[in-house]
Amino acid sequence: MAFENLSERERLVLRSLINHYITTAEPVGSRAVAQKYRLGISPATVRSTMQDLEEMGLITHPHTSAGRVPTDKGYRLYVDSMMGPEALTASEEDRIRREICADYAAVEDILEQTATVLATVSKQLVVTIAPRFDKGVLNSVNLIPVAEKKILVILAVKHGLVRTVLLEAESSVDVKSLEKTADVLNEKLSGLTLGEIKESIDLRLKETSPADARLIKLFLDSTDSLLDFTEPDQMHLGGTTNIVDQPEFRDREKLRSLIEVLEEKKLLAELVSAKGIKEGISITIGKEMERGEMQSCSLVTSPYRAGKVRGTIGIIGPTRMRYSKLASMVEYAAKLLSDVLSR
Amino acid sequence: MAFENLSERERLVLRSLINHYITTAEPVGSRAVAQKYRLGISPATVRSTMQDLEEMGLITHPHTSAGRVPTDKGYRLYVDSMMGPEALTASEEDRIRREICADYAAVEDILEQTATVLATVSKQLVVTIAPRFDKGVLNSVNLIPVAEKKILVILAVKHGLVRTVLLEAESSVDVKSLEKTADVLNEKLSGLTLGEIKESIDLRLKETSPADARLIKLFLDSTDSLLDFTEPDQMHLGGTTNIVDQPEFRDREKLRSLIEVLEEKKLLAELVSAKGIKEGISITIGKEMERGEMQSCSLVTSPYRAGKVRGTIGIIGPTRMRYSKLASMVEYAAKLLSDVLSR
DNA sequence: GCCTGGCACTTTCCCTCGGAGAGTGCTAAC
DNA sequence: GTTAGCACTCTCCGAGGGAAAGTGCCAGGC
Repeated sequence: MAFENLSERERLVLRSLINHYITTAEPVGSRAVAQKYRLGISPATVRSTMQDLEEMGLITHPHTSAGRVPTDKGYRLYVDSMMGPEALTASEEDRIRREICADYAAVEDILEQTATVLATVSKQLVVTIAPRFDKGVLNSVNLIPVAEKKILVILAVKHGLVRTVLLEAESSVDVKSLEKTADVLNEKLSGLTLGEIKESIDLRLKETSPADARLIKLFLDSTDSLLDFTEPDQMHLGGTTNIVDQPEFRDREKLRSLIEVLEEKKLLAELVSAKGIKEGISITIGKEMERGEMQSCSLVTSPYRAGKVRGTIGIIGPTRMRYSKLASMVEYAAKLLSDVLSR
Repeated sequence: MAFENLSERERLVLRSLINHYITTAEPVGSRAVAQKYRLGISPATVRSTMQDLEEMGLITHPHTSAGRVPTDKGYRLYVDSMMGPEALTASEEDRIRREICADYAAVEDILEQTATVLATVSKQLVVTIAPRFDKGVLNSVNLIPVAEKKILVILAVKHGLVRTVLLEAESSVDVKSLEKTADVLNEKLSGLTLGEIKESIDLRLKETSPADARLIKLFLDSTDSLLDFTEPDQMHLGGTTNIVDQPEFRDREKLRSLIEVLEEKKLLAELVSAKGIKEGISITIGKEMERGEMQSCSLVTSPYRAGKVRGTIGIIGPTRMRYSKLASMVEYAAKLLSDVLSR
């Protein structure tokens, strides 16, 4: 669908209408557009322009005598070609910077904090997802016995990212062979990315002594969950309360189904990080969302990087959201996060 | 307030009324009580009994011509002295048992799963809180270098409980002295409970060589967060959606403020585990709750044990909840959890 | 003397109705 | 092509009225 053929006036009206609707959450009438945005045209003219826009499917009527409301398609056009970037205010920037750049040792703490600040500043729901480890270069492996049959696997990746998994062995393992296995693993695997390791691990460990086979196998099993970025503890939510206040979630069913998605952390993580694959800000609007439950929401995401690995942050809100501002905000936060995590 | 002087009839009426109200969520009229529970007395008699109960502050009127509703005080009496334990159905038990007793290596996974099952079976909000480490007997300490200045501290406690904290050193530390420090710590501290360690650590480590002082100090700093059971990752929520469906949370403000509390994980953890101190089921009703935001809720909790250490599980719902059933459920789950975690 | 049926009274709930308000869409004039 | 005017449509809100539910009290009965 090419909308390049929209007249200048049509573009102007659509933009004004969306801007107005975003702040008021009420259907916008022709008078409001004509007067408030001083387009120098009369309400009647606006009305006829609106009819055109409606025919193109960019706006709709809730009912005959109400003002107009943008459709998802309308928002899409607005986002793609008519919204300017809206800079954050100094105080917003300050606040975000202060929280993200405070010093934490653990990545999770930063992500948790990021989710919280962004939520307060944006007044929306914020999701931050830990870096996907599969592109990370392995620094070291440690196998620590913590109980008779329990082994803690510690994977350290460049840039201070760490992940641990607790394994249960079938029989008790002695410390010596554990250390030996760890040595073997370190020797053979460090310097590789976890993705590479996962693919080629059978090959690489083929010629190791059979004595360690059992432990190696155990280690193999663990990599799956180590690499799984959709694990619930790899995700942080902030601002759940904010969605309750949004007028669009007056509708109980909508609220319910959204909260349902939030509880299914795995699902949510997939949804958000799928968008974080490509570089830069990515905006998903309403029906474009794969999950039916979220089709009254929009999602603004950006990847961030921690060295070689990438994670995603996202803001979720009703389709009527301040795209320009939120995009700037996500972009800013992602940049800060990348800086902090890559230093 | 002694209510032992309640007549048999008054007790009967109150009980019937509460039972009825719990299932319908509607004010209960005299007719409903008289007929449905076959007390062999007429509605008129019930009415006059109700007046007595109202004078005692056990039930109220939403308005003149509505039925009666129990007050917090009424629920309290009911819970303390007139509700029989309500056994779980076989299928409920099965379901809970299956999920809790599935084999997980990590305690967090069990807790997460427990929260989820209990939420589905109880149709309420469930909170599970990880064991409080301070009573745990230290098994081993490990200090693992994961990046130039980053050290992963691993505390293993009896019964396979593990906690890790990432520390940031001021300058890079070499592996040798790290190992040495770990050895010292293990030697001096293992076999003690973490609580003892925390209290007496200065003393115990006084005569160590000054070379390690820096590392030891770092370790000391970490114990605070290691022992903090209110850390967000030590808590699991299940069934957030369920509260949205409760008729008592139609009121937006109530819903909002409850969700607010849920987001403040630290707060919630304190609230719930405060009740888990004493042995056995503990029930907190409405206004008895410390936090104002939660005064329209009730809380049913029980501690569970993993060896020597204890954690808490709790169910949160509106004051109009099925206390007897939920108490049985929490009790059952706590017992299973204790079994699983202590073996 | 306690229980009960009867009855008047109160309050909510729901439906309807009508007027005010907002906004459209069309048409005719500029 | 733009605008003013105007009839029309639809929602929103408050008033009014009847039904339903339940109470509180009183007088009579076992």
